Amino acid sequence: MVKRRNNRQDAIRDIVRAKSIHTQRSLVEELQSIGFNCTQATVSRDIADMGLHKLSEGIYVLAEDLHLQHMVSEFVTSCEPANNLVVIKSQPGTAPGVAAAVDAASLPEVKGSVAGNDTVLVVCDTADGADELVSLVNKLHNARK
Amino acid sequence: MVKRRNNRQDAIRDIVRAKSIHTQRSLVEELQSIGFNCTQATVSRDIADMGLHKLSEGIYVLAEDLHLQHMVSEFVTSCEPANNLVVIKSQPGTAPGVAAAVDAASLPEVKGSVAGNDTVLVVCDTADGADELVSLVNKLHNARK
DNA sequence: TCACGCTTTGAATAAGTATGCCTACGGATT
DNA sequence: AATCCGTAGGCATACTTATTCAAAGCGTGA
Repeated sequence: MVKRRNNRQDAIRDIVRAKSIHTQRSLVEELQSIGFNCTQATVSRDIADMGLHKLSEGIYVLAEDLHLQHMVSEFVTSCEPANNLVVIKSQPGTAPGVAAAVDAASLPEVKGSVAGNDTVLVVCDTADGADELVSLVNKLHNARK
Repeated sequence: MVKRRNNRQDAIRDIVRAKSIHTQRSLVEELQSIGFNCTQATVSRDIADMGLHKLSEGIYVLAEDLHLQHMVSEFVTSCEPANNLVVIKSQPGTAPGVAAAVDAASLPEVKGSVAGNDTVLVVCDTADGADELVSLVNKLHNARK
């Protein structure tokens, strides 16, 4: 029984990172489409357990990604892929902090990063991985708060 | 008519900075206690207009204070008054950013600030002003997200 | 196996917020 | 002054999320 719960919460983690989830009801639908039968009440409790946060734009973000979200929304000015690298430009002096936040999120596709003064170079495993990172950063970037 | 609306929104600004408002209903009560008769629906629309945000802890914060909130919750480690000064300690290298955020909030009690590497010195008008700033910073500090 | 306790869940409902609809007020135009 | 137009605001209600209560599942010790 504990297993079902953990599996479901793992699934929630994947879903919210992959898609922009706006309501608990839509999250329930996503879960049901992959075989997890549950209700909004359960999802509400999962969200509380996992520390998911709903940004003011209405999308849910993992607690682990919140720090990254703050750094990105406050400091990052641009984010571009270059093959399996990602070049992140940020306000002067903030690059080390941004790089630390990227590292701290421990995304599976990220191998490591180097920070200058206003630029972070992130090394991803593949070009696809780099694209994933870019889309995550952009999602977080547009989400003020 | 426009005037009533603007006055009310100014009042809301003052109230949410002075108190920790958790619900629109309580905000309506505060407003009514100072002579603004209105309903939750109106307050809901005011909040949307003004760009007020509700943090996950449930308190409302002005849009102008959001950047400060982010900086404080991410970087500040302590905040102490010293007569009419406030000493803010923050993570290494982040003090200039924190100082800039304090300045940007343009709080009436703040006269100016100096930033070192990990310490910000804020000059307030009076000791009471310093206390106000400290309580604001602490309010924002505890409010993750 | 049975009884007991702890955790998880769903159904119903409460709490909080947003919105559709309608009315009223104020200003502009004639 | 009469009419029209646009904004503001109240009422009722929809929508979203949290919580209460009861029931069911699973493990543990006797």
